[in-house]
Amino acid sequence: MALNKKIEHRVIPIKDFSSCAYCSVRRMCLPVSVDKEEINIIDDLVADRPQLKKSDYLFRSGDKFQSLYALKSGAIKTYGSTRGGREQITGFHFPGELIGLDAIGNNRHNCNAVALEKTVVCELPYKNIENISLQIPSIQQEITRLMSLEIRNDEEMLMAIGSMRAEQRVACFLFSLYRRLSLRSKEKRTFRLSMTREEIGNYLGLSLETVSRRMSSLHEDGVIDVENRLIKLKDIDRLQALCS
Amino acid sequence: MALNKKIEHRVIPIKDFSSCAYCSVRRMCLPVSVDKEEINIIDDLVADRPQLKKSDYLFRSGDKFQSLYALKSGAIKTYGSTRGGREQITGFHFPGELIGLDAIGNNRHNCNAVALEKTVVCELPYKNIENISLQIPSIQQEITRLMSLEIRNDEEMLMAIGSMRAEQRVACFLFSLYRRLSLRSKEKRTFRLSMTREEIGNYLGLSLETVSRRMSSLHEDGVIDVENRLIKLKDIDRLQALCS
DNA sequence: CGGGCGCTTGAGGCAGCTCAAGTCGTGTGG
DNA sequence: CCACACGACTTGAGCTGCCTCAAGCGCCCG
Repeated sequence: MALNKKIEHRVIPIKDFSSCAYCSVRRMCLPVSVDKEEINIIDDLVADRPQLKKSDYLFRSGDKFQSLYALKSGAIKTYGSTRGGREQITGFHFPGELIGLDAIGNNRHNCNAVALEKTVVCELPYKNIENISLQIPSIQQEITRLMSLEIRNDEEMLMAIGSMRAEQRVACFLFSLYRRLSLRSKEKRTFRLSMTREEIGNYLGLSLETVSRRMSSLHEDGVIDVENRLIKLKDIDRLQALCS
Repeated sequence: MALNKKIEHRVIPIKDFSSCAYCSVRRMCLPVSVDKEEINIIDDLVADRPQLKKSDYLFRSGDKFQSLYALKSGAIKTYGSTRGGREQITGFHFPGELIGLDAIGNNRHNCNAVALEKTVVCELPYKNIENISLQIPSIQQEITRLMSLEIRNDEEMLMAIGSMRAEQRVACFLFSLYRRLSLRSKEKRTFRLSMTREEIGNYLGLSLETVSRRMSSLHEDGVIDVENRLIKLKDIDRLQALCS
């Protein structure tokens, strides 16, 4: 404990590098025009930047809705429980993405959010957002835009899952990760999966064995390299073609 | 034509019964507190109330996004096209529901919306909504709430489709119709499907034959009565139980 | 009244599930 | 730092639920 304290003191910088101004995903998170004035306003929005370990919960289904969360680093999965007790994953979330939008409607979280690895999020109390929206309409517009995009995403996912064969689903999933992980910096043809085969299968409506088999066959076909959780996309065009 | 004109003249009332004040789905559509003042404001939001025949398009994928549409009567399906050219239905929409929310994000419609039967919608130009939101924050909150609910709906659907067997999906679909059609007035245990078996199958990720078979077996089990498109729910508890 | 579309029902095949066994990688405790 | 143990993953074999193909019925609309 004493040691921890010491380290904490050492790493707290003069400038607060946790501030939005230094955030690497700033452009994606709430990308209002980025002048210094507004960055400070957004910084004021942020109540806290909790650090989560793997398996820590950000919130649970049924919790009162208080805040949206912007993912700064790491990865989060959200899942609900069917009445049958089965756990169903509804989404994976990566840096720059906003979590909790589906809770605004009834003031209560409808899903559980849990960290898949060491993760930092920015907590944005919804009260603050509402207040500031009144002053800066562009913030509200941005929230609206993000929600709209989420609807679109979910609907694309719906289209995909209902009608695609297993290989297509897996290809689609990998391509989606590629697109989203590439947004925040340079193109990322190589990345580490933060979720298990079982979680992917759960999300895609496949068994973990089928996920494994289809990844193996994509490997054999030279579309990707797979080494445990490390994925390298070798032929992105072909991968994308498989998604249609 | 002459006849039509004559009838039109006859049915136009002194009071405008098409106004929101007389709308049967008013409570659901944009349910801000319903004093006379605000009803008039919402009425001003509405640019037009086009009547669609079966198979008429409300908008097409790629169209510039101008307006949201509130469904007054009838039924609408929305669908997208996969790159493979297949048509994939993303949703069915009923009176009181708002269509077009997924287009706000990129100012362009991402799906086609087509009437399944004679349908009346209220056209709400988004510019108007944005302007009025600045004066009446509750309108903006309401839009946000509706979007959030749509996200939640889509995610529930995702959970359903990925992991459910055919019979569960069909049961779930019928139960969803039951809930949504019952919202606007009294409970509706009997209703007419406005879509074909093929459209249901497309939406649920099943073949039309499987939809037909599973509806037959729900019939045999005494859960529902099926007579062509007329559905009567005989054992709602059991139907709901099948959804879990 | 006739034609066509929507629907039902049957038969056969295959994709993906389940069950099972074995390997590998990772994290933990000695 | 090493060894062990468990969880994650791969691969195989057999089974089953859903799809496809096909035929026939019936309702609705022209």
